Amino acid sequence: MAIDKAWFDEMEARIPKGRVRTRFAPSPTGYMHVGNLRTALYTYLIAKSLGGDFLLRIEDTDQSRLVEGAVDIIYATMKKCGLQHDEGPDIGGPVGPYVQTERRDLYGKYAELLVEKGGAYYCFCDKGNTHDAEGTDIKKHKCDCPKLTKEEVEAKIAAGIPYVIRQKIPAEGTTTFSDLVFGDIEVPNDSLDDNVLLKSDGLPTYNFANVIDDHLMGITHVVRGSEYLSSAPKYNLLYQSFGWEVPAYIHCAPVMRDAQHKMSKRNGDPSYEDLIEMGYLSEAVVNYVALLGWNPGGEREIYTLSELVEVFDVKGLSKSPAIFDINKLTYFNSEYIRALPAEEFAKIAEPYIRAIVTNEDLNPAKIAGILQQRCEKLTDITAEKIGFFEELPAYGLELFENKKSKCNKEVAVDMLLAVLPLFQNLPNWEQQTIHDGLINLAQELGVKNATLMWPVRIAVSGQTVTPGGAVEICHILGRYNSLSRISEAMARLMTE
RNA sequence: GGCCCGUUGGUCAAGCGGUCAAGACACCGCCCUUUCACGGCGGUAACACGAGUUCGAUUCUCGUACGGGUCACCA
Repeated sequence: MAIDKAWFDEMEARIPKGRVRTRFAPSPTGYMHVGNLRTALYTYLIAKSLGGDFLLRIEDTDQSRLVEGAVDIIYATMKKCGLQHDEGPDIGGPVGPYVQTERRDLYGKYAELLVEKGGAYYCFCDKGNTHDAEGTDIKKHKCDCPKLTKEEVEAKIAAGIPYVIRQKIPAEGTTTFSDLVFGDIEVPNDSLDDNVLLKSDGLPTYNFANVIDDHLMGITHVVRGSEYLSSAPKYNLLYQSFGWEVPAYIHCAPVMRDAQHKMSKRNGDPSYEDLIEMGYLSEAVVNYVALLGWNPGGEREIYTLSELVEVFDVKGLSKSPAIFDINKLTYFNSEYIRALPAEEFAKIAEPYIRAIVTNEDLNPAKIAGILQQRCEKLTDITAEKIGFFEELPAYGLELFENKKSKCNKEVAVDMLLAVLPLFQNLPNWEQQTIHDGLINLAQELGVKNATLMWPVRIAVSGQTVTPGGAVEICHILGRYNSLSRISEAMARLMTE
């Protein structure tokens, strides 16, 4: 176990210097939760707002928790959200490999180096678990292994005794670390434990792998969840022992489902994928999530990803947890839907519309037109809203009665009777023409617009509540369908 | 339990010693109107509590309460 200085020097030489570099380092455990997405987003924003590099690293040192296809979900989600990485397992880069299991040989060497430098020691104790079910009386790891001489250690290793390498925490004093969000935090060293750095299977623990990889990849800003806040002092000690520069920390408060629970798949909270399935737009989710625990200062709330890059500043990050409010997300989503160019909305709405309205004569783009201002999410496109286009629902004639519109069955007959010839003779079936024709007709008949529009809308839709009004509906249905539905209504009104 | 962190309306939040304590969502009302929606206008609603410091505390300090995190050969 001689230290190969040249090899370490070479590793150091590969590290990019002089530029901001951040990394998103998920474990491939299955899906992207909202909290993860937000961490990835902030990580990206920090790098990009500072003109730096954004890397993707896969942390898969826990073999038992690997989920097949999980890495693909990560790639797909990042891509859909626009969080493009500059280096990563799929595209390579100067400090690869970017998957921890592919770096496994590194960690042992650095662990040995750390032992050499006095920051760690070999430990031959059995797995000791010292905390009871109540969580009380937890003891720190304590053994005599640090006192072993180098010869004794080598003898034990040679004898095949399993070992781990543990961090050597100073017995006294305090350790202070700095966080860009939480400020300086000082903790007594005796509250820190000699944690395992290198497991007996030779793989590193999360804490160790992180420090090694972050350093070797030239990471300048470490962004992670606040659950790691309490292990941060140990990181500093590690960096100090190695003699490495400590990166800037940005710990993010969690995204909560309610005041006492984090968002989690296990509790049935939606993941990013779920939200998309629920009819939310990726852009809206990103925008909303960015503002959950961070604010740009002003009153503006709507930001595209590139606009976020412009205005992002870690100063706006909040220390306290934020509760995920689906209502507010829905609001953002409706803003995004409404801001979409009509053709674009038509495109993304078409599958939802076609699932309900299959009639080839009806133009889905036109239907999308009346839906765009009336949908908060794509799944609001329901049969209840537009099913009447496909098939006129069975409806009761009492629907024609409406006091505010001054309409009743008798009035309806008069109105529809007048509309029939109007529609037949309209020079074309443009929306404007239909509109003007009906408005003029109302004037000629000496009734308010509503008195005429109400029965027409009922006749062509069979519903008292519809997206859009009589004019739009007739326009979409086409002249023939409109006339036939109105005739049918007339017939019923006069016979029933 | 030890250590660490947090606490402004139901939610997200501005505020950084002197404000009638912003704004947004949600909710309620009114207007617009061809139903619904959009849009416009308005309304209800908050500094966890107690001591300090100060001429003056939402802002600073210390307690208390409540909440969260962490204490693994998981990340």
